[in-house]
Amino acid sequence: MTDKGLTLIHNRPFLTNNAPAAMTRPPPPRKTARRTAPPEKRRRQLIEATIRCVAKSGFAETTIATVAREAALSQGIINLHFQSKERLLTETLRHLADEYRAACAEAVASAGTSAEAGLAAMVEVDFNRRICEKKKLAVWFAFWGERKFRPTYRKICAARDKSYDDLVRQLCTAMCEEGGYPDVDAAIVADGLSALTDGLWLDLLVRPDSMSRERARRISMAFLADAFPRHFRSQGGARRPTQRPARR
Amino acid sequence: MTDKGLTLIHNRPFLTNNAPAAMTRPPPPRKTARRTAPPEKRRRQLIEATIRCVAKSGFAETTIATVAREAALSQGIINLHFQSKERLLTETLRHLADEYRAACAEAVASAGTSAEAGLAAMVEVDFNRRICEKKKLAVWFAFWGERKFRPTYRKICAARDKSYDDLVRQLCTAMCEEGGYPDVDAAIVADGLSALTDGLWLDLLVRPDSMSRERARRISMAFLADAFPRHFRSQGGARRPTQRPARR
DNA sequence: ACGCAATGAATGAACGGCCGTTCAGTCGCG
DNA sequence: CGCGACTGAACGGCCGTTCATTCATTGCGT
Repeated sequence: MTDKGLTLIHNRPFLTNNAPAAMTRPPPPRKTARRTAPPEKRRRQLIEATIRCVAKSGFAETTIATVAREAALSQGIINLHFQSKERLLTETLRHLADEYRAACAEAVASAGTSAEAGLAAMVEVDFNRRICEKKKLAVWFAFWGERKFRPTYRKICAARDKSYDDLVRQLCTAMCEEGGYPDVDAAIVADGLSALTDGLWLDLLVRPDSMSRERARRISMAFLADAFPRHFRSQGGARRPTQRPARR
Repeated sequence: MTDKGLTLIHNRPFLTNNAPAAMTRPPPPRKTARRTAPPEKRRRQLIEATIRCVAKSGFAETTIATVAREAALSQGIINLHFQSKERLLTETLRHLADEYRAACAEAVASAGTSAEAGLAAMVEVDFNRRICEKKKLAVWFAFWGERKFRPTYRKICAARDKSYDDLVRQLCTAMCEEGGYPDVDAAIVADGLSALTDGLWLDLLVRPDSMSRERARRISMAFLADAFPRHFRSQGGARRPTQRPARR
């Protein structure tokens, strides 16, 4: 309001336009990153900027301004593509959840029909470089701190949890039945494995110097080896590989 | 800044004084319980109000006003007893951490010298009604979401973690040596147990209908039973109690 | 015993800053 | 040239902090 004409407007220091040539040609091969972009791309950019922001400085310091700056775009664009900050956050969470679910489903599917291979694949995914980035862990836990209080977060997280749990329970049940562990309570093992995974994620985030993805994997495999000793023992459990399984 | 003197200062529209009669009468018998209290008590009141607030509506909606209202006191009192909101939160976290550490230390001490009893006592404490209240879990996770980004939170949490880990590692090492498990890697079991506990806490908080303190305890004991089968088997592990431990 | 003054705990309106949202204005693009 | 993606200053509301003022309590003088 008042007179804006005086204030300096739209200084664009870099890359205003370098349109190559033919203006009559309808589709110029789009190489430049910045200008008007298809909405889907903008949304993705913003979601990724949000992840970087939350990972860098936490939920409390993640503002519209911060995210916009991180994305090298203007403040207003967030309300343009998402209607509110809240929705940006929701969509960010959904993005992570979808990514995780897809990775799990694919890993288990490509592991074949053996329950043993399936469980090993789950562990592999959980501590995979792609899924288990520190950046993303930070965002997961930021949301987990609030999920109890925001119905939308709760719904998204609950759906992710359920699909994970169903998968693991199914694998453990199969393991018990086909692997010959009639005396093992599959649900107890399955719930233990998911809790263990969450706990290891937490360690990876907050104590990166005493916990690594390798070590987390090893701890998880040890858990499986102790629960299903005839199947996972070879892959390095809590039992040291240098000694025999020590029936004593 | 500038001159504040000009801005209107302290207009108190209501209740300036409605002293009905005797202005010489000093104490009309106050019915309300609260007036002046020893500072230590006030601090405790405020910390407890903070816990209730965070547990009820989360970190994001916990404001000075909310906490003060919850404590049935005025806004200003928080900055009187703690110098800032930040310090109130810090002290709240420290309160929880101290309480937890004390409970652990006491439990292990009174469990005697046996490593087996010590580990069982740790599990008992972790899912004890006192420590593992839903209210407090909510606060723990609210802080955990931010601990990576606030040095003070990090220090407090790291100290708590360290004392917990030291205890568990020590017990697991003793278990391996004295219990006759030379082929078990104590550090792997110990790290697994702490991660498992954290994960179970998370489940208790966000999925109270599919996880109970009893069940969490059972899963933890199953973990120990699988790691140290000759010691914990009797207390209900993943193996169903209705069948014999199945030594094929 | 008995006020009276001094003390400092407690209050809550006001302030200033920050942040999400809006929207009039600016270009890029076809 | 017109459409619509994009910008960013301005706005309004909220929240942490401050501080002038109130009042319960305590100690002292008489």
